[in-house]
Amino acid sequence: MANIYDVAKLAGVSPKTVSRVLNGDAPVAEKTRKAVNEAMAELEYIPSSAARSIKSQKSGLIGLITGAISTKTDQLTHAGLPEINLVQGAQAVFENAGKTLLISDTGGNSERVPHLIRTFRQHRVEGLLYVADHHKQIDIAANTDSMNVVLVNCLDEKGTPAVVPDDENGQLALTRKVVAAGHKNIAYLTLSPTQIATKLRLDGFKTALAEAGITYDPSLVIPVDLFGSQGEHQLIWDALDKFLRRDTPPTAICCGNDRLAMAVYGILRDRGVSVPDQISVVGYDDHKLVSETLYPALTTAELPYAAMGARAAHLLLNLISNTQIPDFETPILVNGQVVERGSLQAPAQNAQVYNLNGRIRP
Amino acid sequence: MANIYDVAKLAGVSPKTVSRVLNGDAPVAEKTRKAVNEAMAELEYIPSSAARSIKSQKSGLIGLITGAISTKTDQLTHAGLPEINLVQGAQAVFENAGKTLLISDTGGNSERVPHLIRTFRQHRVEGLLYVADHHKQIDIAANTDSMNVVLVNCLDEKGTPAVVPDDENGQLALTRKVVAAGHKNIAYLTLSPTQIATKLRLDGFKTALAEAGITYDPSLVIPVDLFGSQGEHQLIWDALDKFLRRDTPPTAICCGNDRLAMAVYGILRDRGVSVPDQISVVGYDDHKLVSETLYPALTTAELPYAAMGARAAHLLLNLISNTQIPDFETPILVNGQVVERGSLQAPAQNAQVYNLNGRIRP
DNA sequence: ACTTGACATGACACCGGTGTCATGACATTG
DNA sequence: CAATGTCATGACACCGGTGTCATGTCAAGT
Repeated sequence: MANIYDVAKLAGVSPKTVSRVLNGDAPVAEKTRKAVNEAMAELEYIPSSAARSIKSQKSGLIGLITGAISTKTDQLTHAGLPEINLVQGAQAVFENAGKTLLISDTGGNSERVPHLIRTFRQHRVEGLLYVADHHKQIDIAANTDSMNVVLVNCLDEKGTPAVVPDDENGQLALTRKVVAAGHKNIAYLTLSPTQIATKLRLDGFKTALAEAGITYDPSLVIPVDLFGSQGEHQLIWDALDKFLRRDTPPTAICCGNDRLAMAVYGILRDRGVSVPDQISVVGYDDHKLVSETLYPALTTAELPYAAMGARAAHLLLNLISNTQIPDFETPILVNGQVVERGSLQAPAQNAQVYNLNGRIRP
Repeated sequence: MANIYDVAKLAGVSPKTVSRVLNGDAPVAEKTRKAVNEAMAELEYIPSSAARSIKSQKSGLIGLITGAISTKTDQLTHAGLPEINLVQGAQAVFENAGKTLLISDTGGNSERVPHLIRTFRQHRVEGLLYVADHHKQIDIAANTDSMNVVLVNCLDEKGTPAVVPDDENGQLALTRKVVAAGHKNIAYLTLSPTQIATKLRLDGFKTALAEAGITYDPSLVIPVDLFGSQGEHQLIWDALDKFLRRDTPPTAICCGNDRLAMAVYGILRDRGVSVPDQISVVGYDDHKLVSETLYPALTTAELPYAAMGARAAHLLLNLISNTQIPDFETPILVNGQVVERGSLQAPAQNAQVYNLNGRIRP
């Protein structure tokens, strides 16, 4: 591959002049510029960013770590949205800023993080994005002092700058829509109580009820998420069964994510309950594969992964350029839209009584 | 950040000796090694790969381009599996080989490819992985001569090395399972006929029928995939309606992907048809979010994205190390497993007659 | 005509590593 | 004891760019 000396020789100028043409940082005579450009084209010259970066101390590289700290297999990955949306959101911003993204995946093994970070350091990344597969608390088990780090979809105790979804407001806005549709008796199948999102969303849920003067009934809230493993279907079935057997069954069901909503659709149909005529269902995530394909299409709150990626990228770029560190006591919350689709409608006028002979398939 | 001279000075040796300790390419006295290691630890020294690569001409970087050449918006992305599995599969292999992955996304705009490749060239990537979002024919509109390139999930006319899913064998193996379960009257809701996979899979489908002595009936094969857009539900409904109205309705339905299977579940349930008691359903992709959550869980053929990513990575590493170029007249086909779950069972003993008053929701 | 300044360009060192070759210390061998 | 070989280490150039400073040319100003 040709270098700047080859170009200089062919164009009959000094390497420094070629450099000036490349960077446009000093005046070059039109005639000279043309000769240099022709020589570069002729030799298919492309400058080496490695050589540039040793002098400038700027690599133009950003590191990104995904898949970290799932202790088990990759079950979790399937539960929610794929992080690819996050990566794409961030990548677009970096691309625009002339940065290139280095990507590494822990494969669910957090012990590899220090090694990945060391590799990034060798490449002299200007910053690091640390992406979790769902909203959680983490601890980067590696030395990242003196590095610009932004956490995405997670938090740590050290107060590292972080970008997370605004779960509370998301569920609040979503539940408001449910209330606005006329529902007063709303059930909620939540994710695991161990997840940060679960508590936040429940707060939003309660707030929306309180605003509407609806009394919060804890017996209408049941955690069911087992990340798609064996007993989950049974768990959801039991929860729905409880709801349907009530004297006044709920007219709407909120689900912790779109996947749960999909399971709920199936079970309600099995039991002859019509969505949304008899019961409205809403999800969370706006995982389009699910939300747009289910019939009726699913009303759901967007988990704004692309926006979070972009926000985190901007934040990181700021950290890199501004030496001054803004205040990050609290993480940055990114709001998602509520997407209204057919699964939410006004409750039936007459109280519904359900046929309770539904059965579980073995 | 400390450099090799700082370390040398602190350890009281020459930079070259530090280099030797780092690389272990020449004997160093134990005492000296210890002093150097202590100095490195003290200064938190991490060697610069940029400085290394200008001398060695080896960057240790691999470029990866995703999201290319969807002319429309990102609709397609939602239709199938997310490419993240591909990226992870490849990344694990590269990581193991000491390579680091540079990632770029076209955002669906193929015009940006030349620019992305130029950026990769500046970083002197040793090879390039070009990942498509589904099995298709492409043309990298950029100069990649003299580069090691492997196409993943796509093909071009120039005979660039490529890794694609073995769609024909996948559908063959899947259909064999359907046949083996006792089905003789099998319908097939295919993806768009414009997709390469559709023809290949149909060939596999036909082969499986022929093996079992079942006559292929073209009226049982209907393309329905509109990538989740508006009219799709109606299209699937119509196709299923045709099937159900037949004198001898099919006892099993193959779907072009898991998303379509999800839609089919919903429509069959609406019309009171039980899966799998009355009709078995199988999908394609093994998109676990769908296949494991649907009830009954979906029998489907795996689209082996992770394996393809790994295979492509190995192939690329070979291209990089072996100067000799093996023969790649035909693309490498990667086989996926058939995953059997509850949605496939033996057909009912008695011929089914369906209630045809099913209706479409507005 | 001489000074001054703007403009265009080149020489050279330097960034942080590594390959090549030379050198010095010491042990082995005849 | 001198010759030879091995081992450990250092001096130096080089990789491919760019920052700094010097130099040469030419036109405008006095």
